[in-house]
Amino acid sequence: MKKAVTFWWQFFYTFTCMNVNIDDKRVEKISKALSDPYRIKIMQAIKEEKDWLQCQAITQMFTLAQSTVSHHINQLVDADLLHAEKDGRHARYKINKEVFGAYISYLKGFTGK
Amino acid sequence: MKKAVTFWWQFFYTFTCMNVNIDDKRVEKISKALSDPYRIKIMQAIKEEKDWLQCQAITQMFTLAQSTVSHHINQLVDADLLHAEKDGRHARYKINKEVFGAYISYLKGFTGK
DNA sequence: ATTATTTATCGAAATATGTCGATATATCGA
DNA sequence: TCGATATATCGACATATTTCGATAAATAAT
Repeated sequence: MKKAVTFWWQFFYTFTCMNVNIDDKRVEKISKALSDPYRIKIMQAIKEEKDWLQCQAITQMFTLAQSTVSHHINQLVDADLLHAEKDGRHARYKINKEVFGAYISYLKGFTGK
Repeated sequence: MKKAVTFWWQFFYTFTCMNVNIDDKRVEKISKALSDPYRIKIMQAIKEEKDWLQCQAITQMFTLAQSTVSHHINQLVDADLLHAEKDGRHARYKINKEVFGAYISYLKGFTGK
């Protein structure tokens, strides 16, 4: 029975962690990126989109200076939580599910297993 | 068979937000608590323990002033990531798996589903 | 070409956080 | 009781982060 548990754990682990490995510094950076109300709202907005979300749309969400929004987006991109794509003068983002999955896997280690 | 039941229960419990509900402010606070290298190491040390970890032991882990370590532990307790218990003049901590599970559930919402 | 639009970058100011030493508080032991 | 130990709290300082306005860079539209 122990063996079965191990098997299914590894099965699940493989499909959540998806090859991405994160170290403590990465965890710290990701956590910091998620520790701001505006950045959390940005992540939520991007989550709602089926695919990419335009930078423009994010800027219009808040009553913040454009440079401030740019700074917040940068933090999320630097933490690898967002994929960034440029199309002409436009920029768009979507969630990096691999890194997110790796972060979640890491945190799961704290809940016991 | 009991073991399998336990396993699947924990599986289900961890990845669904059963009792604990967290809002954006809570997510922000938890993320902030996890965005410091010392606090991450504290969490790791507590994770390694089967049960509670003494405050004393945490203080001895680093070359930080005792007041600084106390401040870090407080951040983790305030974010509800740690259960705190006092025993005479000693304090000990263990991971609040419910809140952690809720945080993980929240993050899982970002990975699509 | 020129102008407008979108995003990025810079420097400065305000706020928040991490860190320490000193000290308070509470508890245990002799 | 008195002294030692464990933890919490306070004030001060250094560093980091957020925010803005100004401006640069790149691209699209006229």
